[in-house]
Amino acid sequence: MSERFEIKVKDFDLAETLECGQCFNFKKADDDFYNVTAFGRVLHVGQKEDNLIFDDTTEEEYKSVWEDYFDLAADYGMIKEIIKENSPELSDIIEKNPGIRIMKQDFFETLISFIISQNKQIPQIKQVIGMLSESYGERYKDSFLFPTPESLLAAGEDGIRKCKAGFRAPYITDAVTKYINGEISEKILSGLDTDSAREKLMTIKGVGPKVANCVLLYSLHRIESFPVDVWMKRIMEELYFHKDTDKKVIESFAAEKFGRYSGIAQQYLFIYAKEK
DNA sequence: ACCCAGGGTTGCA
DNA sequence: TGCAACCATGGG
Repeated sequence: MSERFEIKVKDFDLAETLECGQCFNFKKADDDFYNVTAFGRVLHVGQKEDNLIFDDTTEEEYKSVWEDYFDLAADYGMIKEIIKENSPELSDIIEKNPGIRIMKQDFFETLISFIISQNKQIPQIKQVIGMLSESYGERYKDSFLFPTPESLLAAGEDGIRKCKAGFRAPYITDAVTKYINGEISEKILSGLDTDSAREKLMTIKGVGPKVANCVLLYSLHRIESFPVDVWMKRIMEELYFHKDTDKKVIESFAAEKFGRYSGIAQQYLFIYAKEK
């Protein structure tokens, strides 16, 4: 029958981590559980206090897939202390959301998802991803997996546009094409420093600095990446600049101020901006 | 009828 | 180099 794997966690909250805007492919189930679609299956995972529960999951699968996926091996207690010490203005928001971690999501799915994300709200992003999955993804129990590159290639620009992708449809087909012909891959990017990897990602149509930084942060775990969207621009201007400021200036300021944990600081800033 | 959304491209100065 | 119109869609 079904196995269940449980593990004690600290500095981790499943809901905070899933709902903070880095991940789009999950649904709230019942009683503190979520159905999370990732890496070829739908994971039924829940949290009761400091106990994280993986249904129908072996310890081997946890160790080889989900520990990395939720970044559970890292010491966020230390990281939070460093951020709070250098940026006391973030202490309150960190205390209110002490369980956020930066996930390591599938590269292809993250790339397509954040291409979709441009100029859309989070519920609409999830809607497009849901439609793509239902139309072109494999069925898994009563859900659908994220489509494979081959399936999206077969769907074509028109098939993708039917899923409310709008002007992003040709962007997605360009990303799919470059992925399938091997021009862009997680392996290639892994061998590059972050600036070069960002440049490489931006050779895809529809991938600019913000989308590239999200892929680097949420998939390749380059936690020094600092995506600046409208919310980040707002909160950074309010906290530090007190006037309209170019995104490039905000990026370099963040690199100087937050250093190698910029991406994690960014996540607290993002929810801070949205909570206001 | 407007304005905005986890932006980026294109065209024009 | 900088700026703004435009892109497709849905919500407030």
